[in-house]
Amino acid sequence: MPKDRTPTRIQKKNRAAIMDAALEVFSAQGFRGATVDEIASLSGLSKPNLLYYFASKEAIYLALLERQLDTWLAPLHDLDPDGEPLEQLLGYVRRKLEMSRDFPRESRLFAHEIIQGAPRIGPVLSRDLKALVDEKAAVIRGWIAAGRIAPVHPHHLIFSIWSLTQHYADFDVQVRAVLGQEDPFEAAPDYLDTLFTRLLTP
Amino acid sequence: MPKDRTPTRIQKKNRAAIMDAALEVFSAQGFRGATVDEIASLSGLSKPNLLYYFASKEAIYLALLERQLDTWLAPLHDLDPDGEPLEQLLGYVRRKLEMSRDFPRESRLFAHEIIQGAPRIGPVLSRDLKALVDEKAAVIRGWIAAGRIAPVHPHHLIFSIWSLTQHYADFDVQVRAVLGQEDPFEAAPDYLDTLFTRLLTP
DNA sequence: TTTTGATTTGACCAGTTGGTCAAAGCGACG
DNA sequence: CGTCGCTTTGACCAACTGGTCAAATCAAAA
Repeated sequence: MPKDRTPTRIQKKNRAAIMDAALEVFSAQGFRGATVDEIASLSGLSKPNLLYYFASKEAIYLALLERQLDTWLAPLHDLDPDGEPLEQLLGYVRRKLEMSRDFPRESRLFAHEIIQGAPRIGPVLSRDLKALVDEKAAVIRGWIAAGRIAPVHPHHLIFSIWSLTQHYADFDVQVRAVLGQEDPFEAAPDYLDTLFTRLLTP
Repeated sequence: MPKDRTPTRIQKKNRAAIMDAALEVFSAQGFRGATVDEIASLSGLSKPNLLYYFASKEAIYLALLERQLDTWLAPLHDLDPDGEPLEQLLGYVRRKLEMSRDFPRESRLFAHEIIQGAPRIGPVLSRDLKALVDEKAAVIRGWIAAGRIAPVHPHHLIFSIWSLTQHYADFDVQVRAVLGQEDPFEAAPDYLDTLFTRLLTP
């Protein structure tokens, strides 16, 4: 196991390669479906060499989840209480949809974890995620009270943004199967824009 | 292996027990995460006995998917071209949401399959599901042309119904973690009703 | 060049997995 | 009761899994 101080150039490179390969495999197969061998070969390392950088399969998985979590929640974090309400919310939707298009693996990684009952990040959800959502829900409630957007249940509004946008990443295969030739991300932005505009315009 | 003709009372009972146990396990763990041992013990049979009724783990999984598929698509099938458009669509939403509440395991079973790239029901999606959706999309397009609902992209409308309703089954843990005490299915029906009413009212 | 620590590997291990098989048990019908 | 086909099981297996370890190799500072 490499020491904790000042990672080598090689350490950085190999850790990055492992994380990327792990994202590929875990997001496609879930935790139990993924194998260390597959991650190792995809990252160009032997299995013992991979386990020289990460203590265990679970350690890789946890490192991945942790690394992606902040990135994943950033758009919600950026929701500005002092901004124009509809503009803020539509911007949030747009950014989440872009993330589904540009980072579908990250989306599916979380999807797997949560569908299985969030056995490894459950506590984080009930603590950090809940706190963040509650905070933003309060902002939305304020906007509603001020008559700046139409009245809706704030929490469910956020759920609907998550589900509508992440659907295009998590269920990509289904969406494309049903659409045939058409690119999902051609019409989706306008559709969601329209949906939330009609929902939220007072 | 039991013969194909006229299943015994015992065959019926055991097959049913296996299917139910398999639904429990597959929906929680996905295909690769599930083990035959777990399904066997949950259904009260020994592993060799289970494999006397189903040729393989995959055979159980496929039988499950096939059995649930019709049930799963029934609500969309029932969308009546001759009904009142908004009423039909809101009814579809309501029924899908009830299914998420009453049959979350079935929802998660499909979710697992599709997130992993639908390796086993991909063809069914591109053929049967696509055909059904295209048919109903045409109905919706007709309603829009007649000015009976507001203009929206029909396919994406259907995607949004799927994602919004199934989210409450597939991501149940997250939803409950964020909501805390509150029951998701208390406010969800009204929320979705409002959302689609505002979206679709001309 | 030598040394020292970082890096890599082949061989190996114990536990789990899906699946097999011959033999034993059971139930209904004559 | 006896028989015959359905049902159940214990013992077993080969492949795979996550993980270990001692030894070999490599890189860079001295």
